[in-house]
Amino acid sequence: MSSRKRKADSEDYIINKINAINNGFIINGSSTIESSSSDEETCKLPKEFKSNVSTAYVRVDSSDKTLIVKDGYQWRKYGQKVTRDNPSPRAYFKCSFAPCCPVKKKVQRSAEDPTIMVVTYEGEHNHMNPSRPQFSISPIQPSGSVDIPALRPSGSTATLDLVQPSRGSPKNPKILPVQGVDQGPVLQQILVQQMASSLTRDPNFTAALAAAISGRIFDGHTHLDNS
DNA sequence: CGTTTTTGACCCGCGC
DNA sequence: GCGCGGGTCAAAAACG
Repeated sequence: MSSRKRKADSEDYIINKINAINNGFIINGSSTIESSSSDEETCKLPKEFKSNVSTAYVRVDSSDKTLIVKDGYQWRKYGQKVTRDNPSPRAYFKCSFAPCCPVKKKVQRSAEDPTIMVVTYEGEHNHMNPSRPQFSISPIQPSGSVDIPALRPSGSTATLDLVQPSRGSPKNPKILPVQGVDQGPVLQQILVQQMASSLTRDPNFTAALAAAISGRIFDGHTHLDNS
């Protein structure tokens, strides 16, 4: 019982790191979107098919043993498990900002590249960012959120097509997405640049971006953000 | 005091 | 049908 440490420290730590390092993340948006039923997902159990899985790769320091990745949202950790494919523990988060946000987040360090954190987002937020409304690129102060996604227009098939859904990959233990990150300097640079800019401007924006890419943020059905 | 984190156990699904 | 693995929930403790 000595590992009791709030995220406060790690949080700042990570942020520091990320800010210092080049954030190299790739987002893989697999939209399994449905058709249109965005008027009741306020508090219902997502039994239907609404699992937009987006995977983001965040570059952090290997010293960051914390599985906490701030993206502008408030997450509550509800579990942690160690999988066979990865020696590193996988942390499960749920959105704590909204009373019933179906969004879930899985954070796990890369098996071979401890410097890369794999963040898998499932679902969309029913609420907007805690600090930022929807898309608003404002020169706010860097609250400290960071990470996120790199927009991946269709065309670059270079290296980010790894993402494997949690429950669906029977066997594919040797997939190493992270490697692609390092191997794609050019593409990475561009992405990083864009992201860096976005991040610099407004970290939350990235979150929105992620959501947007994931499928599409609630454009017009977001009502329940304030209090 | 309230909220969140932590750890263990339980449950479910899939594979063989 | 059983086993393995993954995912989630729950209770307790700690922190702000």
